[in-house]
Amino acid sequence: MAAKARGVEEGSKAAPRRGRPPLRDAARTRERILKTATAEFTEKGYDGARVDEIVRRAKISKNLVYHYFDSKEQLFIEVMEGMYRVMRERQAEQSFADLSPEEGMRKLVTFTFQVFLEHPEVIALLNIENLHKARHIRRSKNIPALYNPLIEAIEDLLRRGQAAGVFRDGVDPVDLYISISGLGYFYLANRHTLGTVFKTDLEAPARVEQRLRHMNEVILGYLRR
Amino acid sequence: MAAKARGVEEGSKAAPRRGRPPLRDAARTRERILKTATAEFTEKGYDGARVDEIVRRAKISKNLVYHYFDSKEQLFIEVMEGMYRVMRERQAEQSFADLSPEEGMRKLVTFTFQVFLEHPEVIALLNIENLHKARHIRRSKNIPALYNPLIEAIEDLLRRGQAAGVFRDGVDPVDLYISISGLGYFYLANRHTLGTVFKTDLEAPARVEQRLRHMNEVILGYLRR
DNA sequence: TGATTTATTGACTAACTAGTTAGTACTTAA
DNA sequence: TTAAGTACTAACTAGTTAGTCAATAAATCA
Repeated sequence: MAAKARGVEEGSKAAPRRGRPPLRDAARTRERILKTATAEFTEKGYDGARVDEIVRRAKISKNLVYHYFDSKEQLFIEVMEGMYRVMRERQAEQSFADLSPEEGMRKLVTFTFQVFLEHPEVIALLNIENLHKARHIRRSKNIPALYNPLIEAIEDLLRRGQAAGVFRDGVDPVDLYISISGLGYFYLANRHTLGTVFKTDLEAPARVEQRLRHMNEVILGYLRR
Repeated sequence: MAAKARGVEEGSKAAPRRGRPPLRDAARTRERILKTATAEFTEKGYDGARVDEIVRRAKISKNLVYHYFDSKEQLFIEVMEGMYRVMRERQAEQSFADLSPEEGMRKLVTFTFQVFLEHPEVIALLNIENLHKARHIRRSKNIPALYNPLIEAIEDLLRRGQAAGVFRDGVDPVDLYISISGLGYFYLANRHTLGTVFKTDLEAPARVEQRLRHMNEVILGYLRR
């Protein structure tokens, strides 16, 4: 409804009367709401997030939220889709086919952890969505497709590693994916409670480095025969 | 304020006038509120949980909640403490010293997963608490102590396994603990989103069994040299 | 038995919150 | 230039929610 494209010229779209910056820019405003909402939901969860707070932080009028999105829930769904889009884009940059099985697996483990590190909203939003039993994303159809390339990459690495005699047999690719993710996920998602009980700052760069090294040792140590 | 003990006879405490069941039982009511609140917080998170809903489910008057607990937040803190108490009790039952390093480690991995399976509130409450950056439990002083025996058990198993030449050197016990937990935690905490994208019921007993087997293989495969 | 304590209740309130209404002003197309 | 569309605003509303008040009745104690 909002982004009705009808042959707009790319370069000079909606040129403001004078040389001033545009006072009204639908796409940009929509994006700002989405970005602010992502931060708010990430910090406070679905029920803790306040539409009024999003409005305040985005410095817009409240009705704009309802102009671009139907409801708080719809806004959250679009936030989730944006998160999955980020993950898809990050994955699309990666390739493991040109590496040895061991090196490829190392890259996959490191990449998975890196995504969690660089996009903290991923872990928070997944937690929120699972608290609600995935009722939001279950509507979305293109999300399962997101995982396919990753599972295929794992299958390829396993096949090649087994053929070369360096990896063990009988590894379920889905279980392996869950393990690779879980090793970093638990560390980061629970860093506040874990940091409290172990009296360490798990976010310190050196500690994060150590964790990544450990994760690689666990996965490679398991796979090697 | 509520459980003021002053030499009450254990057996016949507050015997009702006739042989009828007690109409008013402070300890029991308090416990019912706590149990209902645990369910409500587990299902909906801190901000999604409703005091009125706890009142409805516990079939009590709203004021009782504020009679036994100062506030919603205080009630949540006691729910968290109850969860940690459950974990402590479950751990106290375990012993790994009388097993071989391999068998002991297997038992530890299985036990950790079992606790998550049997007490679903553990994962949910940890998630909630981490969303709020552990601000509730940071006040509690006896929670770090909870983890000490577990880490000590891991240290003992590692030491014995290394001495026997079956385990590798250079394993950080905290990292290993986080890995053992993380392998099961991610699987269970994210079962709804993972189940959706992989089109599998991760809660099916056979699938859970497979997961446990995989976890043991990963940890033991990593540790063995 | 009578006084005191306390477990329990129903009705209430002040503050909050998602969503709406009615209208203003910038931009574009004819 | 003007009419239409739409980006945007301020103020409002209906419903919700954590927490309170004032009073009742069951158990305990003197």
